[in-house]
Amino acid sequence: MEEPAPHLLPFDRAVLARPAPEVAPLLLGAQLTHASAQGTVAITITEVEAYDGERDPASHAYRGKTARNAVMFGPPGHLYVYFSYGMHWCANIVTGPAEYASGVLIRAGRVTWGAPLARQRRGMAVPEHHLARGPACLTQALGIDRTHAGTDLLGGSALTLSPRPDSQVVTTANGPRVGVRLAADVPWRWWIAGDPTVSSYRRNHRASP
DNA sequence: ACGCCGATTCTC
DNA sequence: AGAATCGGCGTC
Repeated sequence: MEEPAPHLLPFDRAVLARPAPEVAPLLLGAQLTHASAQGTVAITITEVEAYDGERDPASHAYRGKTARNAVMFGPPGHLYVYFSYGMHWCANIVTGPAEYASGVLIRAGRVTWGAPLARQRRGMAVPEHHLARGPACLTQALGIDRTHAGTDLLGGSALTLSPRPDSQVVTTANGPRVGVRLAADVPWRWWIAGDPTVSSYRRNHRASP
């Protein structure tokens, strides 16, 4: 007998309409689920970074609205997907009110459903806690790419964001964001303390000392 | 039109 | 420390 699919309760859009640095830690422990034709993969979010609109030098929205970052200027709860280094996809949850271009990069997660499919996508030799460790590994494990750009995560689509269960307690830590050259010391990365699925910190090699 | 470089990852 | 690999964005 097949087990039931993960319970899906949409995240509160009013919460996501708050500023990215406020929303980011609230997303730790939340669940992101992708139900595709291949099957369903779900993760518990363990690491995030906030990017706070046109005022944030590290944000893709720093120099204003373009075709690439347009989704970030839209309403909260949608998915901003961007292509990185010619080979990787990374996913952000748009936050803040419409026209305020902020978002939270989902950097890592623990696979809680569909591990066999996630491993098929990531490579059979990849250890369990590395299946969604790092933003590009996470999208690969979940099967997220350009076709999911702009998806409403609260709108009953294949991609769904569910809140952290009230019973689940998480201890968070925070520090500077990974790999950014500008604003390299702003501590807008949050993670679940001690969790092995969290990626490792690397400072941008060109960031000011 | 041209060139640099990145919210990365993997290997040496 | 360096490669892979390409689209976006600034500059000429």
